[in-house]
Amino acid sequence: MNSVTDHETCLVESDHHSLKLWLRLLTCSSLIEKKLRDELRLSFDMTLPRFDFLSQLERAPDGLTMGELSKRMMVSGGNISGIAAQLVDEGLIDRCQVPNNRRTFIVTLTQKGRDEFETIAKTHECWVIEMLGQLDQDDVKQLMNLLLKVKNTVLTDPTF
Amino acid sequence: MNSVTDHETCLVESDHHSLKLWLRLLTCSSLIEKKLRDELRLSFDMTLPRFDFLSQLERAPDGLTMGELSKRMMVSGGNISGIAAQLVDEGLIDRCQVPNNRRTFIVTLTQKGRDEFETIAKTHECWVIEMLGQLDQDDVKQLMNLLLKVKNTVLTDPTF
DNA sequence: AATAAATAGTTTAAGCTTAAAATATAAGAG
DNA sequence: CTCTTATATTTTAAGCTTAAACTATTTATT
Repeated sequence: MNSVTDHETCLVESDHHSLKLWLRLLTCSSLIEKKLRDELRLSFDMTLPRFDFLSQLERAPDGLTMGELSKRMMVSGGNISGIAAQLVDEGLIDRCQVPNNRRTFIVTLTQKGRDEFETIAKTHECWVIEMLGQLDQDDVKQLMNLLLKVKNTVLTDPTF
Repeated sequence: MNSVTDHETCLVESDHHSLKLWLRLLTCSSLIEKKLRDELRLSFDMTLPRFDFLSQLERAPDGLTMGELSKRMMVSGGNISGIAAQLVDEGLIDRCQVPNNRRTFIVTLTQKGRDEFETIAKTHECWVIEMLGQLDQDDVKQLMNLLLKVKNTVLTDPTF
């Protein structure tokens, strides 16, 4: 059992349970992320950040500002600028100025972007279901609850 | 409540629960990882990958091969080569050939590396406890269990 | 109106990460 | 012993990511 080598390998009794929890969390998300990256690359010549970017826009029919994208994707503003430039080049998004604020840009999916996203998203969801769909409904419900607690606990850390 | 903007923002009812679970997992580990990165940089001018590297070695008194480090850190071999080169330059690790196999290298902590790691590790554990220590013991136990299920479910995905 | 402070986004330099190709060595097959 | 295959690691080129510095614009203060 558990013959896999990962972040948790060689933890000892004395390590704090918070640390163990963090490393297990990290192992799980690394595993899933790696699988999704590989599949996206092999099947669609797409990267995870680019897919995430399109994905955020698809959920926001009116488009998003660069800043809002940065928050939702939890990455730096500079990162967003770079990815946006690529996606504009590829014709997948539009990046237009808004009337009353010359600093702000609104990014939206082009039709091509919407089409491409839809194709990939279907398969992407299948991959996720392949990986996680075997879990009990009860377990999933509990996990969602507990992870929400984790998220809120982390966010209320005063040193955050 | 939940006024934070992250990977989960704007998910809709129809999204599959597996997808929602994945995004919540991603949000949690992104949050924790970001905090640890920032603190390591500000307090110790250290990066997370370098710290992970030292951390793996500290748990392996006899040292590890490059390949074993690659597996435990869940990153590519090339990545390990690069980080190892830096740490050798900084005098934190040794990288020596083994007698009977001229392909293999064994990496170990130097005394300087052990000292530096120990200093940082103490504080690192505090940060993790700050973020996760408020959780109920029961919740932590359940989470560990459920995340183990996730890990095993993901690993037994036949397409993996 | 002039100045200061805040906001939105981009650029830059450095480090991380990967896949694929390359190098070197070891082990196995005939 | 030679040839093939497998193993261990490094190199390379491309893309991701960030913090910090920078530009431009807007808002607030005086």
